Amino acid sequence: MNEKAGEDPLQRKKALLKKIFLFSGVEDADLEALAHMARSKAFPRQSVIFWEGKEAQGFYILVEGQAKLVKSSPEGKEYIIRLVGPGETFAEAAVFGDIPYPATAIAMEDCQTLFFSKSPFLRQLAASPTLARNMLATLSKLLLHLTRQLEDLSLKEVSARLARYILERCQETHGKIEKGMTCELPTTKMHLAAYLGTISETLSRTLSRFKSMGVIEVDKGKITIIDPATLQNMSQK
Amino acid sequence: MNEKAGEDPLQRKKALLKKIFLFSGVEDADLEALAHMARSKAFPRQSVIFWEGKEAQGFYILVEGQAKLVKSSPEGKEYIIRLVGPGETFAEAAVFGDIPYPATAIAMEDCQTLFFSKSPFLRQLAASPTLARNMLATLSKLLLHLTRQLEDLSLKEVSARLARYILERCQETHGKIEKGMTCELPTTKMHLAAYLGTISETLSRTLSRFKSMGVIEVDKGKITIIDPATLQNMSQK
DNA sequence: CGGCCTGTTGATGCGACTCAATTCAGGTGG
DNA sequence: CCACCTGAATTGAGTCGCATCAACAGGCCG
Repeated sequence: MNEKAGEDPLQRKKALLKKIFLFSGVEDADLEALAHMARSKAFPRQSVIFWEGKEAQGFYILVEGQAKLVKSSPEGKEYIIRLVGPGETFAEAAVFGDIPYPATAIAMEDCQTLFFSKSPFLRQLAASPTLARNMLATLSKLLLHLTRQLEDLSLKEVSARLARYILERCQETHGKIEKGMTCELPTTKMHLAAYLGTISETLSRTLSRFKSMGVIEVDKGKITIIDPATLQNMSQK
Repeated sequence: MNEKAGEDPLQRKKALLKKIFLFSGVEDADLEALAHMARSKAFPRQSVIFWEGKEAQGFYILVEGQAKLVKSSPEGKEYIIRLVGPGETFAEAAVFGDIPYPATAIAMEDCQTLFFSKSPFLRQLAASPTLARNMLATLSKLLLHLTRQLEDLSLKEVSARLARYILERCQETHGKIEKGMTCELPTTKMHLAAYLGTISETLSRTLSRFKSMGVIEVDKGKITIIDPATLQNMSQK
């Protein structure tokens, strides 16, 4: 907090940007320009960051908190396209090709974000091949993610999706999957259900079935893996 | 055929590239380089263009024919992520970020393609901001498409998905949606079923229900829209 | 304490997948 | 030209997964 980088808001932003994947390897001068155009925006818990269908004015980096990108049906049911954690960007895709935001973004907790307005960012993009390349890589990863989701929804049942989710979370946090490892669940189980394309009741039943089968332990939003092998097996359907 | 552009294979390729969205607005010199690196590849009906999970060596433009990008379950059920028509590119995303092909590509008819090898293309990309920008736009559109698919699969039922598909196809081919307009179906109804995330039996039933409700007419792989309003209504779920 | 939200558990119903039988269309060869 | 075959499309009956509806238990906070 008392470092020189901490005092100047511009330098603080710049330091922050450096840690974001999207900006890795970007020239210092470009980073400076980017830090300059980034605007801080805060969103309280439960507030809407942007609405689906609204004209895209820019994209965001989530600095702190947790957010969800959702599609919702007229009846009020919602599906979570993506959960966004600190350090991740979102709504990147909407910036290109003049398409409106394809989903609604909602802050699940109090959120701090950096906002990049569309046209200044596009200018910067044209100037920095590295940035363009990183953006392409980011979008590719997103595409991969959505492709997997589609696969899951179309040809796997809830138990398989849950199994895969647990394994992925574990892999993500520990880099490995072994007996006894634990992973965190999203804020509420309703959210996890919406993410898996189901409802809380079904998720609850599936979790307790897993428990009674002895493949996992559940305790307070944390899951401990007991039997990785069968979990792997179930995730393949 | 007798034009000067038609004789030289390189010039023919170049003329072809010009018509592709990905290369619109790209400088002539860059186009030349791109045409030079493009390799013609043909795939007979039913053959595999690439397998899911294989290391991505480049991407393709479909010049002629029709292809599908599929995910398949161990039991042999398949889901079509995307149908690819002439003039469209595919597997673009796999070129960035060192990810393997996320789905399998199969030629539904005899296909002519142009193949762009990864590293030469990446070099060209760094040299042409317009190309990079177009690629970003292309990926964005894909993301939008996948997002819609996810929404459909997670919160709509088959009839709504079918309704939306018909409307979209009509919009795409005529630019408008009006009573009496017709649109084409994919090669087989099995393919359409796999694309909608269902099976041929269910699709067949749904189609005949639509027919008996008087909202469409079906004739030989062609659908005529009779009642656009209720179709619209159903597509919203 | 009494409301509110989250989570669990049970009973029921509906949509869609499965399996099986039949018809239909296209292509082949005698 | 017709008999034949193969794959696609249709139709029916049965089953299953999961959403819905409803009741209830626990934790949190005003």
